[in-house]
Amino acid sequence: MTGELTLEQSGDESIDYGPLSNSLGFLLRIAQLRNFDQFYSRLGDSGLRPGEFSVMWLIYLNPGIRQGQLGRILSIKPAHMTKVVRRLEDLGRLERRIPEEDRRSVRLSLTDKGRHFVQAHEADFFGEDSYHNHGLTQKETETFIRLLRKYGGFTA
Amino acid sequence: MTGELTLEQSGDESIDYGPLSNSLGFLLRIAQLRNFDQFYSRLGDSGLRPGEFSVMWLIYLNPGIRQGQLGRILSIKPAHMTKVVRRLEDLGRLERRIPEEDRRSVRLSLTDKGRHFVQAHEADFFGEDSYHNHGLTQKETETFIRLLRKYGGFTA
DNA sequence: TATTGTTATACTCTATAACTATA
DNA sequence: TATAGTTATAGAGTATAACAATA
Repeated sequence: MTGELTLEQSGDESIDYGPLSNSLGFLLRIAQLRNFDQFYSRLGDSGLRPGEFSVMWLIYLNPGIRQGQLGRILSIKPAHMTKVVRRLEDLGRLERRIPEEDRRSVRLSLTDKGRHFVQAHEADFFGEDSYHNHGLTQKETETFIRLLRKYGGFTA
Repeated sequence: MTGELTLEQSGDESIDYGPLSNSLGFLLRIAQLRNFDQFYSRLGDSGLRPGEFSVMWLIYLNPGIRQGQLGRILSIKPAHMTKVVRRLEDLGRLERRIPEEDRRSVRLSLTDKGRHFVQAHEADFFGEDSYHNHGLTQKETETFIRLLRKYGGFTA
């Protein structure tokens, strides 16, 4: 719900952007807003937040992952991670387990309810990436993904 | 300061991302974090915030722009726009003017101090976009910009 | 001593609704 | 009635520092 009509509004005079219109920071923000709009129109009704599905998804694929490692992967700081995990625990979607091998750490896994939630919304979440749902062609989408990965230093 | 070591940490086990590693939302977030890191390492000392330079820049190029139009362009909601403008006014960087033609509206322009600030940090801000400062080649950068603009529906 | 996670706190950004003043 | 901007309030995300438990 961040407004798809950000640009080219009715009564507004046209303005000069200068190099801002080719600035990566500016364009990344616009692209992310567009992506959020997609997310909310697909998954907003479920009460899910943009970052929350990624958390559940990685626990889904990697049950028993340590909270700290998950936070580092998603660039979520430890203090915030505690809140995110507690919320999902309160919703009955994940379980915390203190392992014997290192009793300082917390290992996370989904409950049955959490797994069902992920399975129920998987298609909607990843459907955003389909080239049918944004202006890019399939080939452009592949290039876009490759460049986003390279720019972000993401090699996994 | 969002951590350049997000991925590939020392003691962490490697994990399975599944299709998340090619998800646009996920990759856009990583790319934006990387961009913020660049921003803070270049402009953090000036006390500037990521969105704030864009606001000043557009006023710099379009003196007298209306506050509402500026907000729509940058997807900043009216309520937040008031705060942003007030802060810049308190810092002595911009001036608000109520025009005779429509006394409900506010027209914004930079003060001398604001213009000098923009000129002093312009090179640092736009320098982030140089292909020397991220892993992409010049050609890849051009493609990246084109695809970001297309994905975001930005035509200006 | 170092590490894992928690608590407490604060600030930014965002979102909404009620309000004013002007049109 | 509608529009431009303001005020007030709340929530989400992020940042830091101090802390407890464990290694």
